[in-house]
Amino acid sequence: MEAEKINGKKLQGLETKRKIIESANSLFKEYGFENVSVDSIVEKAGISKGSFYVHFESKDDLTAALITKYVNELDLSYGAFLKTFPESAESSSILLSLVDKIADIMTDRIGYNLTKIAYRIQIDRNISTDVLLSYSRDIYGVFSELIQRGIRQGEFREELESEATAEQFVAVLRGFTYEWCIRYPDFHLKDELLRHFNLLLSGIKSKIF
Amino acid sequence: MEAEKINGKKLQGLETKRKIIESANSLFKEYGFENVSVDSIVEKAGISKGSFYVHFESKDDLTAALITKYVNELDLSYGAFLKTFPESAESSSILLSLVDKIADIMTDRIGYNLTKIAYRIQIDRNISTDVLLSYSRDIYGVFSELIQRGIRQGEFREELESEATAEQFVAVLRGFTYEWCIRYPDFHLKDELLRHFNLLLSGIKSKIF
Amino acid sequence: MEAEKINGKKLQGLETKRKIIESANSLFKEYGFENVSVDSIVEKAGISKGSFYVHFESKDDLTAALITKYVNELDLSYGAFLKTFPESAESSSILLSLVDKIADIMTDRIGYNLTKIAYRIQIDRNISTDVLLSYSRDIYGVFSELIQRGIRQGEFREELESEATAEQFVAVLRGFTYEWCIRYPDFHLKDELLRHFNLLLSGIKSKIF
Amino acid sequence: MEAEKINGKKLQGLETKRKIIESANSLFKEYGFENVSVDSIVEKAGISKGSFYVHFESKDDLTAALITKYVNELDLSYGAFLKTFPESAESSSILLSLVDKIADIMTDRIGYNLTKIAYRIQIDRNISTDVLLSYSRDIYGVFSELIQRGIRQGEFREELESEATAEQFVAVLRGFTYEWCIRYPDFHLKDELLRHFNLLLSGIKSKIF
DNA sequence: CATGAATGAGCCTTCATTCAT
DNA sequence: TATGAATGAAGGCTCATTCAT
Repeated sequence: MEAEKINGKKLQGLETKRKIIESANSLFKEYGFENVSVDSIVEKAGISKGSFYVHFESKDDLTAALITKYVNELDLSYGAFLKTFPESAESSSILLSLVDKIADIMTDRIGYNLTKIAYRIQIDRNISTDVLLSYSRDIYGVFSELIQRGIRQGEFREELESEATAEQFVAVLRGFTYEWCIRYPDFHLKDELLRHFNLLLSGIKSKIF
Repeated sequence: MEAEKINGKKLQGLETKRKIIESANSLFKEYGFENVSVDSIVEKAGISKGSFYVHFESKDDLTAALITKYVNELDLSYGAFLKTFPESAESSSILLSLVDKIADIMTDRIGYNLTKIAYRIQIDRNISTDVLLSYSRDIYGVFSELIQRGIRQGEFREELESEATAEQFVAVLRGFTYEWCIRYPDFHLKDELLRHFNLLLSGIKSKIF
Repeated sequence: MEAEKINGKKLQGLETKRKIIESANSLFKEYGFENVSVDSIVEKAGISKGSFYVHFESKDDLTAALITKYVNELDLSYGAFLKTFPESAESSSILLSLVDKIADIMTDRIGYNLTKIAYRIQIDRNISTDVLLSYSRDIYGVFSELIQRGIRQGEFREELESEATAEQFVAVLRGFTYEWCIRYPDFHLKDELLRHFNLLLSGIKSKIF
Repeated sequence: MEAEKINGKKLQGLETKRKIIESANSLFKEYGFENVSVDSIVEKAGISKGSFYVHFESKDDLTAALITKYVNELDLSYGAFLKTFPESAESSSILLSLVDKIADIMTDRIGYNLTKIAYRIQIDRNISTDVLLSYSRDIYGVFSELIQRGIRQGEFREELESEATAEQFVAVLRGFTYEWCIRYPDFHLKDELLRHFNLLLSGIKSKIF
């Protein structure tokens, strides 16, 4: 009986909410963030304006929801990815594989438009950007772990501070992604990232290795 | 006498235009780009709305003019800077000095707000961004020259492609500046830049040096 | 068993209605009449919007109910109050005591906010104001009785029309209360009322008394 | 030439502003304050919505303008009125004439609807009510002067505090006007006012006079 | 009786742009 | 050149009410 309740009316509500998010998402991608009005969203979703405000307190509220959605798309369980490598694998090549994979995800799965939106939101700062910034935490962790592993295996220099270096890697990742956004389509994200990380690897590798 | 008349009128016109640009500039810096209306600009400039449209075809027209202005402020004649170093100076230390100086200019002379605006415009792309992108050309040149010099002096690895590496350096510069914008004030631009370029130098230095 | 059922349902219904009234009452007091929405009422009451319309035909319907409630709070059984005085007491001092008491009730028990609401409703006239106006009937009666008594005892002038004079007293009472509302907190209701009624008493007292 | 400027465009602007005020005024009178939208005002005025905001910063701004207008209508140069009486005239009869005249102005020139609006605004208190409250200052002064005159002439009791008494008179005036508003049309403002002031006069007259 | 999603007219306000003077 | 009144589409948001479940 309770299940019925949930399935009945609530399902319709969720469906409406889904329609709103989907419409907004597609409009944002096409026209950019502030060129999309609530009116256009509800029109595309085929619902009434009042209905919009049943599901979202404000336009900003919807925006926040979308950011979360985007972030979740960025969440890629890097940890799991790491485990696919044998213990014997060189840390440097794992790192390059990781960068390679991230570039693929950015360009193919997430795409230029979505990324651009995310980066614009970040620099706008009107909206709670915590959720967005925090998404990097996973990557921080993975990089940090990777660097420690390299040091352990003697591949990377001993005096390296894994935390600080990981932070730099993330900054580079983000910086090149920004570069990709503003020079699209004249900037090949994966190529440039790999080239740069190769350079960085030269810098952190122990001389004797 | 006619010439004088014309000059008089022209002067007044230029003065009005100057007032518009100045007002818009200060309002943009304070409130961000889309929070500034034509109304507020003309009010601050002390002119009429009609007058605005005498000097600028549209608000976008003004915006483009301002971007050009901003870009000019970013023009820093790096070439001259390089010449202040003796021929014997190590390329790596010149490079670090350069990065140091750029960081100073960004944080002190240009400032967070203006930088943020510039970076937002770039990612927005509504406006011709060519002018903005081109500003990097100078820096490309300087970096490229520096790298060649380092190779010549045997400090940097021989097989380094100066052009491509210079491009990476600029991307890093821009990337970290973006990071500064979105993590302000919790990100110390100069420290992070210097740390990263030290790492990069480790990567490009010839082993025997 | 059926009776029990009915009572159960009815009880629940009454409870819901009570919650609505209570929430509305407290919100009206805090925010003023038209700044309270049905939404806020049902939220505070912890019920659904649909439930609201089960118990009240409209928002106006609820408002009318609340006015009745307010009026009932204003009902003060003045008659009983009068009986506390001995037959020998001067009518003028009873009248001043009564005014004193009414002022106390207004300022302490009913309070500024509620009074303001009541007076606003009266002037709005959107809602049946009969019920509100009728509340004065008690006071009319008491004043009228008091004046007749004063005439009987020779304290007040013989030619006084008790009905008309009582009406004036009520008008004064209401007028000063209005003054209190609009000049709050810079108007001391009791002081001003007593001062004025002293003046009035000078006017109605028989010269020989 | 300057005159031409003023006459040309500015005149049109003033005309538009006048139309707005007139429309708003008539709508407010007919439907009450918050039942009138900007839309309805501009429709009635036959202008565009944008034009409304050229002349008024907000709906509240218009409201304030209207209140000022109302207040000005209430301003009656009572001082001049007083001077029409010969020095020998009894203060009490001047006072009654004044009350008589005020009642006439209220009922005939200002009217029930406008008065109701003014009194509603006062109790609402959302809008700067200073201007409204201050209108009474003139009347205070006139009453106060009249009372002093009566004392001087020996008609009123010597110990009377003219200031405080004048304040009471104004409160009575306002109180009875409020009563008129809420009991309209069953309350005859002039009759009741005169009756009450006669009573008050009995109270303040010196016994020996 | 209770629920809460859906409605849609209505609200106030902003703003880039035009145009007669 | 300069003015500023006029425009009207668009914006985000509120809210009393309905109705299927």
